[in-house]
Amino acid sequence: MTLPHPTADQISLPIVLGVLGDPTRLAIVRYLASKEGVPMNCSKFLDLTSKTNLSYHLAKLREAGVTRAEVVGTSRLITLRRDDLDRRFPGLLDSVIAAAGDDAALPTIGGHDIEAADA
Amino acid sequence: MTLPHPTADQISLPIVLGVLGDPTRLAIVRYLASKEGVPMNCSKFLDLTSKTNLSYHLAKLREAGVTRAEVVGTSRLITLRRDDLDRRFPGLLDSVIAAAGDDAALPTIGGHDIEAADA
DNA sequence: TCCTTAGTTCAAAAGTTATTGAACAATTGG
DNA sequence: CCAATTGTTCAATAACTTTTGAACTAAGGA
Repeated sequence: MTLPHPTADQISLPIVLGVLGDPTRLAIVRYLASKEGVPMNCSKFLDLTSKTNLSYHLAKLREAGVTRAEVVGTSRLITLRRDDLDRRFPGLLDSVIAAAGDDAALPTIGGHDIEAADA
Repeated sequence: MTLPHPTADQISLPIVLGVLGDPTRLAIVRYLASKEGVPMNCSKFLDLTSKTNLSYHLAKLREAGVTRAEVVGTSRLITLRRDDLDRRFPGLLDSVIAAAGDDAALPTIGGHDIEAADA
């Protein structure tokens, strides 16, 4: 029941950049980064789009090596692959997240601001 | 005869990431970065693809705000918009270029290595 | 067991991006 | 003026990506 993930050295720069070049996926990554260490299940992202489409975007992120998904019961716990991405592309994730943090045009999660979500 | 460029604050993160998520365009950006300050004309990139397709990719880079194209006679002199990109997305361009520098899968320009090209 | 929750898969449709070739425009040099 | 050089535009096609809904699986609780 383990989902397919690329190994760290299979992660490709153009693929990662392409995958991040989508507002929905960028919003997911930004949110994961804002809650780093806390694994999220997919339902957290349901205000972004439909369940089916979310499944598609989360698969893209996972297949690109940006996120890791662990199957736990009926949930998938999603985390950012920060360690692997930092090793492979130093500084990239941080600069993307910092830039995304300022971007009012990106969709947000949780109804309000990313900073304001949850306790 | 000035070509359309976005202003610095019109440059959008997802659009820049999407535009960089293409091996041909990433190769162009990497090459421009390796020759920073030296304006290139389009013909430098002709080993990557056809003239028509190159025109298309260079337009994408320009419209995203990644490059600037200045019309000089019958040439366009292409430069990286490093200052604007750094202001807008600090560290992003550097980390992308550094990561692209290690990437043997990206096409190269000049017949051999980027480091080895020209004098 | 039956129902609910969480998420996937599949196939179709819609939309977007990339690639091509032929024709075009502008500048420069003879 | 004529030709060459440098690059663009246009329309067609090919190739991908995104979105959708209906049907599905797998786990957990009553």
